[in-house]
Amino acid sequence: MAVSEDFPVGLRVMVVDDDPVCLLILQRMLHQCRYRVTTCSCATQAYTMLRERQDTFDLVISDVYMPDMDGFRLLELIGLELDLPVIMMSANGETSLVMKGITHGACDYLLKPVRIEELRNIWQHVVRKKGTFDFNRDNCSIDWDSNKTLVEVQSEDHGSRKRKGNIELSDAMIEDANSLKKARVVWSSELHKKFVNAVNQLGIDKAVPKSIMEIMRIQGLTRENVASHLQVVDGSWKCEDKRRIRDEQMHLIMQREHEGIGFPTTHC
DNA sequence: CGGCGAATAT
DNA sequence: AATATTCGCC
Repeated sequence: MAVSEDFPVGLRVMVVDDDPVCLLILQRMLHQCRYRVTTCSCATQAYTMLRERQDTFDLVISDVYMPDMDGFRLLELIGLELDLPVIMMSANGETSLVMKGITHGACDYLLKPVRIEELRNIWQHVVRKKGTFDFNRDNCSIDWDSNKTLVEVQSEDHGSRKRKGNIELSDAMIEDANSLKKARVVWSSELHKKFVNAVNQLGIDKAVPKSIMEIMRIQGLTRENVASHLQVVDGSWKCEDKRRIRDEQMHLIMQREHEGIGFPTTHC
């Protein structure tokens, strides 16, 4: 299950929520996004864990309402002692609540039910906070549940894929500290290669966005993404064709001229 | 309705 | 310039 190129695989996320169902759903979605997930059903325990194992988490997502500790309290503690971006989450979208989250230092506020699209880009918060994110630490994701037993080990087979050690910090990523920009698809040569393969596999006439997208099997890549790319690539292909045809015609004309059977041409 | 391609926006 | 979004049309 691949995400678009240059996606920071392996971000270590701690999810805190007293509702086990939410926890599970969140875990699944985050996992789909290729994050490493640690789930915790009680805030005090989460806090202990975060403190004990500093530098083993990159990001915290915490529910607001929890029996043992208010999510805002957890947010406060983390802000005080640890240097981690925290995302607050609740079913209640009251502006006062959201405001409270932000003023207490949350870097984002997610409304339940959380959609996976909202999770895909949360790594940008980590980049913002730390300046960079090394997502090449290792290539296996380990999930833990709150009592520290190993739940699942997922080994990824990335074949020969090579990646840069860090993502670069573009101006676009630094500006606007509050709302996350959608991660734009980058048509790297790798990705473009897959695109071309798909098109060839389909044949020119059947190469429509949906089919191309399905053949490429890149997670997170939408039909629109492909359509947009197709539009420009198709355009340049047509240009190439025109140029080729023009060159061929030119060649023919010159040939005829040389044989003296061409049209009378002006030589100036 | 979904999906396409073209036009338009960012 | 590259990618996303919108729009009108099958």
